[in-house]
Amino acid sequence: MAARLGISKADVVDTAYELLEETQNVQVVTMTAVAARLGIRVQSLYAHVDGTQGLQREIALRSLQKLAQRLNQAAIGVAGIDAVRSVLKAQFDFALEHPAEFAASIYPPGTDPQILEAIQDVSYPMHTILHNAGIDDSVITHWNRLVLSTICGFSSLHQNGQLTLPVSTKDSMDYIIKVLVSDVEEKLVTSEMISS
Amino acid sequence: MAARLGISKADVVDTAYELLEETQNVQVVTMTAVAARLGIRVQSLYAHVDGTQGLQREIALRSLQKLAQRLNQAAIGVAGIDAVRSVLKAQFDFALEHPAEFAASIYPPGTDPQILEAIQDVSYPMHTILHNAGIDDSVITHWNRLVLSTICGFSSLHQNGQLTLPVSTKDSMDYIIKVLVSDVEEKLVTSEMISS
DNA sequence: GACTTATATCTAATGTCATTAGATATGTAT
DNA sequence: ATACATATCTAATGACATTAGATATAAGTC
Repeated sequence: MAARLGISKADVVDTAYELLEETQNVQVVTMTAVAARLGIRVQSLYAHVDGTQGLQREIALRSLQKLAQRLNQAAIGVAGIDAVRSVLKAQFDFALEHPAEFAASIYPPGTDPQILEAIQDVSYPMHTILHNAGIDDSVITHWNRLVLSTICGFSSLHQNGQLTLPVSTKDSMDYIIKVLVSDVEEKLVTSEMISS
Repeated sequence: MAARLGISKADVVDTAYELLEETQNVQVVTMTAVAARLGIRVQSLYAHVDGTQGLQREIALRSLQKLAQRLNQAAIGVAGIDAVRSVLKAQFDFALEHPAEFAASIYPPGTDPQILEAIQDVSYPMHTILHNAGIDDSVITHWNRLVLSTICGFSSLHQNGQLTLPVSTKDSMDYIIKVLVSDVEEKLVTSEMISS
């Protein structure tokens, strides 16, 4: 019997997340690969993590937390439409710089309390900005869905080599951000006009 | 030795596509499942199709062709901004009604001539509409990327149970379409103003 | 009609990944 | 020192993909 290494659940998730960060390729993060990197047998992982499903859930949690941190930082010291642009930009940057981590963060929450809380933390800064700007909650939801859809799709198209035309993808991103920000700006202007 | 069934490549792809249409689940479309439905051994499939990769490429082609047909139909008998809305709506409807087929159509073209041609066919109607409206080609590309990203993301979020808030996803889709159409409309109005 | 040829299908074997069951050794607490 | 919890192991199974090589069937040729 091999020596007991005293690996913890955190170690397992750390290792899995390392693999994901290094390769930005979900396919690489298998139970087998994680075990190999830890120097133990695959089967031993099941003592720490609830199989592939459980591992992916842990990775989703970490990705969401990492993203939430970025977005909160991006919301510091800015206000109004600049704040919207800043948080939006941070979200795009994260999705393009860490495509696999961003993809992992898109995890069906169902009724999982921890996932739901992590999603809450991600949504918090933008929601606060828009809510304080007096924008209607259902409109916020529609706009959030537009934004998340767009970033999600753009990131995946970008990573999969789907944007092949000889037109700068950076310019496309700027174009997209401008469209999304303009849509919010209209609503801000309108509410300012109403209040004045 | 079993009787020769005379299965053709088209039969194999038909069967695979049937599986995809029925389940709208890519995971289900395996070499094994396709062979089982055809009543032959998995290995026999390799005489018709170049493995899983080849099968997915064929499915991507069919999905693209099916989508192209829908978009061309949607562009018949409409003009200007109405045409934009009609084609856009058709694209959304296809993505939401056949999520797995739409996802399969998002296939890295690389230098594959058939895939590139199929993508061309999909892009043709909207590109024609926008080009005839005098919109700049690079702007068309940016806008197309915005649209494709958004639909791609919305479709996948929708299918994966990511849109959980008690707000109508149908309304969100309408909201999103309005934003996308408005962005084009601005440009149409501008060019009309210039020409007048 | 017999012979050749092409090929659709088969059997056999290998490899990867995930997972469950049950054994064993190590660290910790009593 | 003994007992217990558990981290790790070996063994076994199952799904899927893939390659190599054998065989029978259909089609073409003389």
